[in-house]
Amino acid sequence: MSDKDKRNVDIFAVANAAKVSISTVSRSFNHPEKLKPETRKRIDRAVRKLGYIRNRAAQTMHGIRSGTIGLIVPTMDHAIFSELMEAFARSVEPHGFSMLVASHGYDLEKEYAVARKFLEHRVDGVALIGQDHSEETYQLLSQNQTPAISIWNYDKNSRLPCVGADNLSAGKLAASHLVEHGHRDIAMIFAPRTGNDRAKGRMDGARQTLQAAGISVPQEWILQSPYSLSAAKRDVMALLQSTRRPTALLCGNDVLALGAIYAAQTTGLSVPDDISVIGIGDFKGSAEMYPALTTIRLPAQRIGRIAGEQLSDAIINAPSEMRRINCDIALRVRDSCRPL
Amino acid sequence: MSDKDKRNVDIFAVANAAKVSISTVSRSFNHPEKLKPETRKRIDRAVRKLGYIRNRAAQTMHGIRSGTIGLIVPTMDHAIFSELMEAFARSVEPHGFSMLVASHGYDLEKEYAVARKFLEHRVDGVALIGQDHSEETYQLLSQNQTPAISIWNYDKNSRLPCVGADNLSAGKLAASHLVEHGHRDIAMIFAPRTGNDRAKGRMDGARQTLQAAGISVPQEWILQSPYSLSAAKRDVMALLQSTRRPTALLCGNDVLALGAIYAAQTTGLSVPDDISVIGIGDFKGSAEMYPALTTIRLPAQRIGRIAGEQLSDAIINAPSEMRRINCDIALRVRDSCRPL
DNA sequence: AACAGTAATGCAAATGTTTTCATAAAATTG
DNA sequence: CAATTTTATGAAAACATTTGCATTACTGTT
Repeated sequence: MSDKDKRNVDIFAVANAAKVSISTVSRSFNHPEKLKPETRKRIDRAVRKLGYIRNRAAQTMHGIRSGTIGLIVPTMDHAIFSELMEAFARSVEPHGFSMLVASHGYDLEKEYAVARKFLEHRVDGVALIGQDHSEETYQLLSQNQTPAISIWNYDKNSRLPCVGADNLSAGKLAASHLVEHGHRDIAMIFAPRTGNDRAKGRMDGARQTLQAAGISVPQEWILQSPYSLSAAKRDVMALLQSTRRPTALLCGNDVLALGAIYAAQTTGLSVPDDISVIGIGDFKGSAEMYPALTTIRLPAQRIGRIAGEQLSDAIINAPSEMRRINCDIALRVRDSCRPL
Repeated sequence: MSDKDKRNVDIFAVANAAKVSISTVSRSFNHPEKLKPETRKRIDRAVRKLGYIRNRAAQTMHGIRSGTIGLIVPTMDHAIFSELMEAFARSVEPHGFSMLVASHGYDLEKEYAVARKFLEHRVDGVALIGQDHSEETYQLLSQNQTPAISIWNYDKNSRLPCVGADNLSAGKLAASHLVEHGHRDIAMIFAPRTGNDRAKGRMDGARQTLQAAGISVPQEWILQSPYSLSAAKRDVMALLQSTRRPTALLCGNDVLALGAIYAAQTTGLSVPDDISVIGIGDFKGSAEMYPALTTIRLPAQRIGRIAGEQLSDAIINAPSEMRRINCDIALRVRDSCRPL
């Protein structure tokens, strides 16, 4: 016990205590089968007695992997990326990776800075959200030959391997559900689209479908709200109080949809009787809320898991060919939309 | 450009390119004022030309800090810790720390394993949630003299410095609000309390207050639901469909409260007319929902920020005396509870 | 009993930095 | 302008590991 308190318990201390050389101690961790069982036991005891913990930094210096993967998200604040993060972490962890996380608040300069810092830590791989990144960031990753992956969006022309869903289709799917239900007075609310190709793709998809159906959305029915329940609620309430009211509201994501529903309820309107609301995402809780939210399911957990596996694989087994994985999305018809 | 592609751009490569020694290159990063401006410029150019990125692992080997802080949470899946994580990250980042994150799923053995792994990475500090940790974990941290902090709970007897709120008081506050409103038929729903002193403290507090008011809660009105909206909704629906129905429901956290409200609405009951619901936490969105949730505010952002600052400080300036910071909680009266 | 073959261990170099100390160059002083 | 101080740079040691190669200690064979 008293031994354990010492600072700087290094491989030498262990070697001394076990009366072997440091090489042998090192081997006991990395190639235990090469040791005489008795020696191994002796080292084990010393390790435990001294409370020795290997120094990954020293290992990293030998070109050995650092055992870290960097995940850079726009924000951790909201429900959006939580599921993804958890699934991603769970999926890289069995391969021995710890996860460095940082958020950039939708600021691509900041994203670059974070990526750089992660590279200083010699992360074995980097995962980014979406395809909107600064040229600098892309170059940084390719020059350093750091395995990287883009999560959340599928894009057949992505510069990085990607695992995600097709946001354009998601937008289309949402829009066509409303159109099929006979809605023609449709308002839309989306997150800001700068540096956010998810929002952009969804909006484009929705617009294309509406246009194809001969529906035009007046400018004042296209809301852009920051990613927050309160902002969404505020903005939708303003919309609902204006003279002409849409029969349906297409929301760029479930958080915005939630805000919209709360806005409607607060205004005394019934969803879906007075207004239909459709979301995109199918976040945790969307199915349970009242009314249960009709939305487009993006399989966050699946995306996170597969992304983690792909990146781990790219790190461990040399960089194979570049893969782009499109995860299926699906309309989840629930109770927040009704036919006209 | 072609130079940049080379692997292994190290300090030697830069030194060569700039025609100086590696010491000078090193100094240009760590003590730039000691260089002749002209030399510094030359090195700068070389760094840029080669795309050199410093190797933090090598620095760490000099006893220089690794520049990482480990944050270990029970889960990242839910809204609970998202705000905390983001605030914590934002707060340690300006001090130059990157954040390693892992979740343990309320399994304290796993927590220990994660802490160990973080120590292999030579994190400069560790942040844990709450005070329930295995003896092993506590010993590990103290033996390694790793600055550590416990977040989320305030406990005047905590083994680690802590920044958080007093869950016992939170439970009491919630209970007395109901009592003051004349409720006597009160049901409670809490998350599992093993390895989760937050839930335990809140429940104890609530019970004490109810007992003091001469209210006894029948066993079948004490629900224990896993931390999920869907489970909470399911369990509360079962409760509401039983013969005798409580007039109020005290929920261990806002997610459970959300589930409870959805359950009530789905069952056709009105909140608060038919049943009052109070939460604990005041998560993002609780104020905006319909009906706006009456709850006990725990200042997650504030806690995260202060915790980050405290830990950074403990790392940078030698370990000062141990501080325990109690962040104020407050009843937020909104629309989900009504007087009887 | 000598020999080869293998198993177990140790020695020392290498990894990419920082830093102390030494030295060279430049600036200041009388 | 020589002596002294200051400034700028370099050489080498240190940090905690891993690993290739060398060495020693066993096993079994004839």
